[in-house]
Amino acid sequence: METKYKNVMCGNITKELSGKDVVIAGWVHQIRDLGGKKFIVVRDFSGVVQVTISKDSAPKDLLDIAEELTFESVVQVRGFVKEDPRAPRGVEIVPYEIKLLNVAKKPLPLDVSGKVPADIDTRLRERVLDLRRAEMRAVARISDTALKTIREVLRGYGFIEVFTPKIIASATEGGASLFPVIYFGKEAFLAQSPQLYKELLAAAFERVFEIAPAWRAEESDTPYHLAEFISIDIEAAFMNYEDVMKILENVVYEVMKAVKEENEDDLKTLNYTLPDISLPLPRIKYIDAIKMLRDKGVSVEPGEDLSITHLRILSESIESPLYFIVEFPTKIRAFYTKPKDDDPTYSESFDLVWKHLELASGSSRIHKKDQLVEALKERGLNVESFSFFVKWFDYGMPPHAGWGMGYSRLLLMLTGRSNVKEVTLFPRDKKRLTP
RNA sequence: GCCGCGGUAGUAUAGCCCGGCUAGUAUGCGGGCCUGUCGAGCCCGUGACCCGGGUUCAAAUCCCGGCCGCGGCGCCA
Repeated sequence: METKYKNVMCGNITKELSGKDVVIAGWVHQIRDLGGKKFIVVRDFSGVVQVTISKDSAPKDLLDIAEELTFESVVQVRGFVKEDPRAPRGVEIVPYEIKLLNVAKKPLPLDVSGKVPADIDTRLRERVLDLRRAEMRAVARISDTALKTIREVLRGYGFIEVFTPKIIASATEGGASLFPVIYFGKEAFLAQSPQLYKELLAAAFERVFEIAPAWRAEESDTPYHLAEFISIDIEAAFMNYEDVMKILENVVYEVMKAVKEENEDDLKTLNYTLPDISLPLPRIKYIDAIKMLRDKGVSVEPGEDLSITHLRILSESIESPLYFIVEFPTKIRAFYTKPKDDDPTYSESFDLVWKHLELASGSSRIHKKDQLVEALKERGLNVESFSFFVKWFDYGMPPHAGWGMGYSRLLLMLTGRSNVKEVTLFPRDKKRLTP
C-alpha cells in the first residue's frame, strides 16, 4: 500500500520496476564508500535494496545528506530503479533525493547487520535493535504464519475464538504461584491459565479456543519458562482426550506444513530445517515410558512425574521427534483431569513432547460434580473457593476435553532457537521487566 | 533456591592455568586512499580488564566477599 512515506517495499524492488520512479523508506543497513561511488543499503521489514550514488554526477545537497547517514538512521529515498548486473539482485536505486527522517546515534549498542554476534543478555537489553536483525524478522514472520494457521485449522473444526478473564479471584488452585494485583481494593491475581473459564465456555459454545497471555510467578529460571507467556488453549464439549489429541496433532502438522511452504526464505535465514513428522504421532503410555526408562537403567518409580532429564533419555529411543505421552497417573495431574473409567489410578491425559520439551498438555475433564468435588478434596484444595466453577456442574456440564500449548515452545520447534526468551518479543522473566 | 562456568573497549573475543610493567584481534567510531561495493579492501588513529578487600616488589592473571550474566537442575494446571 502506498503511504505518505513510501510506495514500495525494499524487498519488492525487482528488474520489472526498472526505469520507474519509486519512494522507499527504511533504515540505513550498510554504507560502503568507495571514493567515486557510495552505496547505501536501505532495509525495511521486507528486506534490503541498494541505493547507489555516483559522486561525480549527484547533486551536492544529496551528497551532503549521504555524508550524515549513520547505521540505523531512518531515511526516505526518492529515485529511479536501475537494472545493473553489478548490483545485488541485479537492481538498485539511483536517488533524486534522500530525506533523513531520523538520525541514529552512534555507536550502536548492538550490531544489526549481523557481522558481530551478541549475547542473549545484550540482545534482550537492546531488544528493538535486535528485532531488526534478519533472524528476528524471520522469527516474527514464522510466528505469524503459525498463528494464522492455528486459527484457520481450529475454525475448520468449528471452534470459535474467545477471551477469558485475566484478572481472577482465586489463588487456591494449587501448584504454581500467582501474581497478586489490587482489584478495587480487593486481592486478585493474574490468571495462570484460562482453564476453568474455558471449560465453562465449552458448556455454552461447545468448541472454543483462546490465544492469550498467562502469568506464573514461579522460581523457574530455565530457557523454557517465562513469567508471562502466550498460551494456546482449546476446550471442546462432547470430546475426550483422544479426540482433542487428533486435533492437536493436526494443528501442529498443518502449522509445520504452512511454515515449510510460506517461510522457506525465513527458515534459510535461520539456517534451520523443520523436522519431518507423519500422523498419527506415536502415543506412548506413561507406564510404558517408565518401563523404557527403567530398562535403560534410569531410577524412576511409577507415579513419579517425568522430568526434562527423563524426557531427554526417552526421546533417544523414539524415532519421531514429536510424540505423545498418554495416561499419566491421576494424582500427578490437575484436579479437573478425568481418571480412566476402567483404572482410575491413571487418567485420560496426555502431553505432546518435542524431543525433551513439553509443548502441550491436555486431558478429558471431569464433568460430574460429585467426582469433581472429590478430586478437589483429594488434592487438599478448598472446595468453597472453587464454587464459582463447580456451581455450573449442576446445570448441564457436558463431557469435555481440551489442551493448552505453550506458544513460545512451539516457536522453538518452528525456528530451531533454543531459548523461549529469544522467540518472545519482549520476554518477562524473573529478572527482566524492561524493555 | 542449588550446582557449574563466566564478567576484558559500543559489540564480540584473545590473554588468566604458569603474575612482569606498549592488554592482542574482529567489528564499530574518527581520519585518509580507492567509480561497482555486496561481511568491500588498504593505511593511520581511537576506545576496555564488574565492584570491594587481600597476597605480592608487581594483579586482567592468584585468594576472599559482593553484584551481574549464561548453562544444568529444582520449582512449575
